[in-house]
Amino acid sequence: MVRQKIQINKIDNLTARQVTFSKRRKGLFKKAQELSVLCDAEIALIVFSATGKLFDFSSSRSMMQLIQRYSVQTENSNNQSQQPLLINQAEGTRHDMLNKELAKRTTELQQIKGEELEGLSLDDLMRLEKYVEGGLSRVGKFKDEKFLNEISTLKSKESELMEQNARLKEQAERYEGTRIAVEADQGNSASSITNSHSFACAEDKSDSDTSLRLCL
Amino acid sequence: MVRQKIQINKIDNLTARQVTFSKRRKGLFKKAQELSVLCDAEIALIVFSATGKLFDFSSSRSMMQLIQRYSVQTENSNNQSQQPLLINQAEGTRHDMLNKELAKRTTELQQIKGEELEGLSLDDLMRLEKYVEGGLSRVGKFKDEKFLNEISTLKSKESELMEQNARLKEQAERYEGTRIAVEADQGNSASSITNSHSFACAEDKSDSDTSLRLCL
DNA sequence: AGCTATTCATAACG
DNA sequence: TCGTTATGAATAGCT
Repeated sequence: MVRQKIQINKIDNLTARQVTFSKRRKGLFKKAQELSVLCDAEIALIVFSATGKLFDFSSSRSMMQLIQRYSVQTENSNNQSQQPLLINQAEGTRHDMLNKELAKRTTELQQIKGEELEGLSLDDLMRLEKYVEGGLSRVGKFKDEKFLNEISTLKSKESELMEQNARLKEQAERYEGTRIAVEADQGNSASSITNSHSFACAEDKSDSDTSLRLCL
Repeated sequence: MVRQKIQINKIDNLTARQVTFSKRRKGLFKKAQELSVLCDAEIALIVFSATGKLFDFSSSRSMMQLIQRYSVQTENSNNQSQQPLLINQAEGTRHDMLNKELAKRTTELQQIKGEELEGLSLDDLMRLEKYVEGGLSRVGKFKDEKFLNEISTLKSKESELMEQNARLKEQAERYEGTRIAVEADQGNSASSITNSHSFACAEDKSDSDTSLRLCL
């Protein structure tokens, strides 16, 4: 039983250390797997025992791909290309340029997001603030324009529909009048009714689907 | 409170997912660190959030060294003929990933700066606005902190200087008093002046450079 | 390997 | 994001 909280120091007793290693390793891998599933994260976990035995876990993709992704990310936020393995030294200028460009953008993004501001002077910070404010205002303006556009589109649709409605109402009234007249005429049957119907449709040829649909 | 055991499935709610990610990530890193210390193991842990943010931990050596050790180990335990293939694949992917990352960051930057917003929906735009606002507020906060720091530094310097000034003034007055007394005494020459001088210095042994410098 | 008594981690809140 | 708390999970020390 956990009779007292343990200190985090290397366990002296070899057997106890091995047992603990086995238990905690299992727990660690389980937690890693749970995190990757629960939060949709990509995780790579590599464990070497003191005796050199290897245990590893990686979510979804292959470990190598994850390691690749890691190298790409870190080499560019660190700028220190301590190109150890996996990277061919003989790669040309293009690669370097890509790297440099990526590093530049990574830094810029981090600064804009306010994640990495340590090296900046007060002047830099004020400039950066103005810069981000500029972006924010442009985004806001664009968004507002889009809102306004949507509103005006909706309004014009509305007025179009109202117009159509008015026309349809008029037609309906006219039709109603015709029908009454026809019904009053009594002598003629279905054929004359059909005629007046067709006439109403002809008048509306140029209109939208909605009004046409009403004819069918 | 953990009212019931949770199922290990992707958490739907974004906020809840982020909170859980942050908490469990912390826990996972702690466990990794503990295992490495308790059992003298070498551990590398790489976590990418769903949004692409990188978190990593490695015990003792650099991550790259650990990864190297990992590659060596796996390549050796794998079929040897597959070794060059694995590496080549990785190198091939690398250029693509660089390009992809660069494109991603370029787009993100353009959007943040409000330069390229055409493809975005109103929802996207509102999200983007919130995002940039977050960055701006962090930058602003950091800047303000720096301002405040500078102010408090200056203030403490000011009060230090004022203190020194007061002390020096006192010394000067005391010295002036001594000098007048000595001059009034007439009979003694330079030696007694030197004595009183030394005395003033001795009294100030524990004080700052400025006052000591005046003695030399 | 199991088995608990404990400590630890953390889900659901605020 | 941060803090709190009730509760499930992990695990230290035994056997």
